[in-house]
Amino acid sequence: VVRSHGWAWLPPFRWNEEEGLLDYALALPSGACIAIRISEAQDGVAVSTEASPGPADLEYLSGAVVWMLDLDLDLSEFYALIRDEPRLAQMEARAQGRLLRCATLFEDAVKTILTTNTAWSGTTRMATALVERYGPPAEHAADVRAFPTPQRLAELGEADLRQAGLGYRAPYVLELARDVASGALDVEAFKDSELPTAELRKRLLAIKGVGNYAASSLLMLLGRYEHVPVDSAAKAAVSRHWHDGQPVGQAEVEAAFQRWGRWRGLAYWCWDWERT
DNA sequence: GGTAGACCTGGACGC
DNA sequence: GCGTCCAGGTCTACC
Repeated sequence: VVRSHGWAWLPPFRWNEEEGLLDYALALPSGACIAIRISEAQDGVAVSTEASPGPADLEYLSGAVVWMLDLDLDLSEFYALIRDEPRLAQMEARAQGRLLRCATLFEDAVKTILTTNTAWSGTTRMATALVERYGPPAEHAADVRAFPTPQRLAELGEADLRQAGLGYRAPYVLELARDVASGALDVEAFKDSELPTAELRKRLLAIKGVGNYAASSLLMLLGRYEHVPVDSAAKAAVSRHWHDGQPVGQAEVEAAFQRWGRWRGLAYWCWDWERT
């Protein structure tokens, strides 16, 4: 789950590959900000912290970790579907298919905007700048900060965010933060929304800075896999794999994974391109 | 509905 | 060391 995509390498996540430890920091309902460490345990997942959260915070924390690791996801239908596809079949034995998420969809949405039209190094630089400049410090861990809250970012000016290296994305992130902070947009409600995927996609596309690719990525993080997040890498892979290197567009990428039905985004994401 | 051009930054490259 | 070009999605204006 941790290695399912790049999030584990973006602050406030910190991934220790050798020891299998995932560090993170998050704000709790009480307003406290704590650092946590997630690790594999004998019969599940262990979460440790130096802080002493109260019962309400503890309940929130438990739910947040289940959400972040997507522990409630039932993949049995998907695993049954891919059993005869050599490029996917290994997933079941490896228990793969879950995607690492941030504690809040706001954080996921901002980070997704930061992945657009830039190299991964740019995304890292921008996310690091936001956390270091505007993230709340964690209790009992002086050098750790959580991702900035919508309220904190909403207080800023566009120039502040441009200075943080967000470039032309600054007004998009600012508008999103202000809409969420004011209550005009409840992105966290998308997590357990019963809206059809098409409608949810419309709501995501209404966020400035979120286009086709970003909306499909966010839908995947919301457990809706009907769309393939088509970026230049997806086009290049599909071109090499099925079109003899000829240029392909969105339609060809979507068509390549059509047969996986409502799981097509996950099939794309987990497709073993190297297998011969 | 489709398309061209602008947006911002870092990295590669040539001089 | 400097200037130029390019890659990376989305938005807006225009047809």
